[in-house]
Amino acid sequence: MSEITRGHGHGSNHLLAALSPPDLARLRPHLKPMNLKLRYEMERPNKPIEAIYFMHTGIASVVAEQANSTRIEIGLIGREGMSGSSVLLGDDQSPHSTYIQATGTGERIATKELQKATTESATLRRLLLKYVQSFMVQTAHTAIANARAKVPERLARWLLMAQDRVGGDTLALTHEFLGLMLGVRRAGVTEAVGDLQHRKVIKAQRGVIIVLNRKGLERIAGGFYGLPEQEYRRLLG
Amino acid sequence: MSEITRGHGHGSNHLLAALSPPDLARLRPHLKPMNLKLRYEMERPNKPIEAIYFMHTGIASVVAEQANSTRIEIGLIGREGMSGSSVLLGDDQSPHSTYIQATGTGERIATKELQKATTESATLRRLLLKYVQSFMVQTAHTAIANARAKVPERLARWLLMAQDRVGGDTLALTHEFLGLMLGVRRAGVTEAVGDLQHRKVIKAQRGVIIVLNRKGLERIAGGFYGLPEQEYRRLLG
DNA sequence: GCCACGTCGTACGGTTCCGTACAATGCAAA
DNA sequence: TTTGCATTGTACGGAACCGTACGACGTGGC
Repeated sequence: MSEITRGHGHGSNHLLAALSPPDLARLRPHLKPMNLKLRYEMERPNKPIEAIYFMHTGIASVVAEQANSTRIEIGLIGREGMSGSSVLLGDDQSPHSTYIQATGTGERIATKELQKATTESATLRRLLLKYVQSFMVQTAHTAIANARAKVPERLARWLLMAQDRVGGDTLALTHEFLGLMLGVRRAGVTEAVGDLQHRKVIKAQRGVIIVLNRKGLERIAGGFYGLPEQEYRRLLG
Repeated sequence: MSEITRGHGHGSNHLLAALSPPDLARLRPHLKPMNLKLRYEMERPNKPIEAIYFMHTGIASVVAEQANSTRIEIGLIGREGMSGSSVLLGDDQSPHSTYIQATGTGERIATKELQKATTESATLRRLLLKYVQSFMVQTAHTAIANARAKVPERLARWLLMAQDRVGGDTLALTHEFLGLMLGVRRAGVTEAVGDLQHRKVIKAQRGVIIVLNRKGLERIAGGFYGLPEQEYRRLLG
């Protein structure tokens, strides 16, 4: 498949690419290409989910909120996945928000259409539920990392996960936002970025982080990175 | 329903109680009552799941593990739920372990039988997937708590969740185990227990914690407790 | 009754991270 | 160029927690 079709066709989303021809044919008429701009909210907490998104490029964050407005990321979605896990679990909403963290493109399908399709096709349902399973593992590993990892380790983990999903070396994000993602204060991110930069595994510019040495990042992240990715491959690779 | 039947019949597990008569009839021949002893492992990481458990009394913990043997709890299961979420998502294993944290009773069904039943009955599948959804919310909230809550807050949250599931005021557990659950060292638990005891919301004895003031515990846990419980009620209550 | 072992209380220095504040730096609009 | 604003660097005391250690306490087995 050429770069151009990979960039624009259904194949650039791994889930759509893994669908059987009949299942893809079932969804195709309802899939609408979309540009996904920074901060676009795909799901709002406790509001009906209108559509599900299959990403081609860019990243979306799933963020959990708490009574006193503490917010923290519980998962990342890129071209390996989709939004709207809770729809697949039979609900039409969730207490989490999902929004674009890195601008990109994707395809959108109305919730009702996806519900109809997954009700009718067991193979489609099974495939998408496997993604939900891998997403649960990701969330669980986030819980471990939040409890046990130091900030530089958590940052390394996050950068690796982000890089997996955008596919390039350059990540456009501010320390402020990373702080939200990791659940630490902005100044703590700045220090961790400085640390990783000093170890020469990343290069930081204003609003941009460039991955220089992925292996090095993996070493720093240690066991906090990898298990969910391995599980994804087992389930869907 | 009398206390006795609640204690021993299918009705004492909230999921089984919520099943439609045909769905319950479908499962009933395969459900086998079991005593669930402390530390009994219902699921081992990356091993095929042989059976799914619907608890009547007692608590099970779902624990995630990491390369360097760091372990931490990502969810609690009691009579409101079931083990084996990943089976409902179409997998036959998961990277997590599930074992009994407080001795009790329950019913067991072979994985194959449950798979068959959920394949055939859409209503059964939908109900159980809603529980999976509520469990995901619980895990996500654990991720928040691990990142942001202080140890006494986390302990309060855990005790409330445990009390919801055992239904009494007395919880039999050691500080050592609580440390594993909360992802902190044993001595940290001892201090937090002392703190809560000093605030007169619990009473601690050797191997036992007694909840004296549930409202007080909820105040201490703050926003770290409640959202998953509310979500459970919305989905299944 | 005594011993052994699991459990708990407590202490210590050291590290990480917080909350906060303020200055320096880039970028973009006027 | 200048101005305004978002972003980043850095600093500070203080709080929370860690790793570790050791002694005290309870409970069950002998």
